Amino acid sequence: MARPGGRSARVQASVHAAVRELEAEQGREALTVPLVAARAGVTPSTIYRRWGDLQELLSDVAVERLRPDTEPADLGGLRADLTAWAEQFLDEMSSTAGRAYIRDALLGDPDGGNAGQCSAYAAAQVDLVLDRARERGESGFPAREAVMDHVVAPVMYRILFRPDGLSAEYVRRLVASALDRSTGR
Amino acid sequence: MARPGGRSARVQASVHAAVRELEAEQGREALTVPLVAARAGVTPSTIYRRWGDLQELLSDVAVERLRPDTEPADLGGLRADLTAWAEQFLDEMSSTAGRAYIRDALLGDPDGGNAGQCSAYAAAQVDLVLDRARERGESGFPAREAVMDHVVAPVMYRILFRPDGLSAEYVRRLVASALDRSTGR
DNA sequence: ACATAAAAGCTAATCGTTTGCGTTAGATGA
DNA sequence: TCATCTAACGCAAACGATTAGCTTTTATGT
Repeated sequence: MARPGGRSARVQASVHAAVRELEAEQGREALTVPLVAARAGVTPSTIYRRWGDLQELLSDVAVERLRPDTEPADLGGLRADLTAWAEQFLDEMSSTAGRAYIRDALLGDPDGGNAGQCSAYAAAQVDLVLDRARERGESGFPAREAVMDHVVAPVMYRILFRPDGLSAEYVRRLVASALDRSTGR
Repeated sequence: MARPGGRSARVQASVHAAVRELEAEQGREALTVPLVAARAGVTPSTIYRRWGDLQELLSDVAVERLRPDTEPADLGGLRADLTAWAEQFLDEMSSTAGRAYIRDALLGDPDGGNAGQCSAYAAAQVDLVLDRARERGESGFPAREAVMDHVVAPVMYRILFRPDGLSAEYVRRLVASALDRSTGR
């Protein structure tokens, strides 16, 4: 049975905070389980028992930081909304910090749960944009999955596998292409 | 100056072989640097010096195993060739072993060189298929980058971020969509 | 052949990781 | 409210991985 409240919750919050603080202060290279434990006021064995190893802990923290903190802007039309969201998505994900979080999230993730969460975040944002288009009465917009396949996936693939050749212009082409396709061109 | 020949090459081959053997015999969980070193007839410090840590070594080995070992089949036409290649690509990459290699390749890869190599392998295979179409005199085939964005990227994205919902049918749709788009629909 | 230096071997000290066991916080039900 | 039970934590010892310093081997260029 789970024990979400009380001490366990405090330990989790304290450890996560310690990771973020030390990451900001000394960089990820310097992170070790004993170091995090000391900052969090916890013994190393507690971390090993709860998270298994440093990578799984970093994965948890990374997913938190990849959660979108704002809704996509409403610029009055689907094309503008989707383009703006995709450009912001690229900015956040392709930054040095963003790449590090993506890697961490994928890394210490035996069952794929954390990676799935990242994908779900993006899908939810896309849904918001598409829902708005639907409410406006726009027609011919693409399915959520089409946007995931033809905008989100290429961006993430390039971030992970081809660190160069990413630009706002590239993302705009992807969005335009996804929209054109859905309108029957 | 580099010293590619002789002892260094023997050590590299021996260590790589040891990784593959132990991985097959005992599974990746059991792998440690001292264990690999012992099997390879090498001291641990040699491995630490050349590869840094176990992850970077595994990343090197994983890239080797992700190198395509056969050319894409020639079935007489672009659509058939590309579809067949993409289905095989999905099979190899989405298998348990394939996912493990992809993860390893991304994992111990500070500068992104190994990940870039993986992408280059896929791009080369796509080029072979497209070159053949060009030689046949087919027209209206997509650019290499279009195939990477709309076929390879979605497949890899789903493998990494959404472990379910992958099927040969899904890949066929991606290929068909990429081809339709390039012919002006 | 000889000189040079890159890469590997060796050893010891350090540090991270794992594990067993006792203790405590806090959830549960009378 | 109080008694009880247990998951989670602290502690400390044992273990294994990593690093540093030094020596030895051996490609490579002259």
